[in-house]
Amino acid sequence: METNADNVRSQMRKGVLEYCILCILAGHEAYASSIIEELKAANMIVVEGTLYPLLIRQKNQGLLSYRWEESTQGPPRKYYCITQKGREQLAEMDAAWQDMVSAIATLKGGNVPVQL
Amino acid sequence: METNADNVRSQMRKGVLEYCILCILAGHEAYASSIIEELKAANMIVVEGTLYPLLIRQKNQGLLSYRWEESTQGPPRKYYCITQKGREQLAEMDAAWQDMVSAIATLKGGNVPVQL
DNA sequence: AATATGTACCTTGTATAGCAAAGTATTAAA
DNA sequence: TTTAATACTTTGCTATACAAGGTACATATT
Repeated sequence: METNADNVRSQMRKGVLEYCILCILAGHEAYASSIIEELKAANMIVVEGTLYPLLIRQKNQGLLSYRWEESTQGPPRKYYCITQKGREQLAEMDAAWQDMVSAIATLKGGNVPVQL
Repeated sequence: METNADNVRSQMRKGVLEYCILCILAGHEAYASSIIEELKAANMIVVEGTLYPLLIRQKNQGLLSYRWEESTQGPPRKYYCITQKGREQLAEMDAAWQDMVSAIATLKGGNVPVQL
């Protein structure tokens, strides 16, 4: 069963996930399952059906690249890493994120009606 | 022409707008055009085609109510105000927003790979 | 050898949010 | 009467997340 709180979080996350992926990969390489674990550790739950298409989209945009690597316990893993173009996109997203945080702070703080 | 920065901001805003509307209306009544002005003042640009359906959605969910009021300069205005249910939803969204801000902070800070 | 389990990657169909563009209605000024 | 300004509304499109299911590989179990 999906609670209202789940839904609220899901809706609020739209578009921000792409930013999260770049944040993670800016720090280190990772493969899909490990990215999900890392997001889960940050209380940002994501399912596979969301993440895989997102990674493919970002790869096709030139923001990410990947390499295959054998695993000692299971099938090979697709390790993604951020590209130069990805870092540029990340910089834009950092700015956009800061703007949004500021905007919310402004709206929360300023309870003064606009005079028209 | 739409720049990449515009698109980045647009995508990152998905789902957060609903929260912004409740934040604004928690402070004071407002009608659509004045809400757009207020969002613009907070650097959160929104167009009519986005806002009107959103207000109608939130009204249908019982989060908002409205009343008509004559204007001295133009057609009558639909003044929206937040309901009790809307305030409860706002409280949930406050929590979800804080969670998301924390999650991003965690992802930005923690550049330690997950060990699997 | 055959089967089951765990890990990892991928695809399809659906719901929904935001946006561009166009439309309707009211008021007042030229 | 026409034009402009203000305000509300609708339609069609694109993109994002999700639920659900599928494929492939490696290892352990029978």
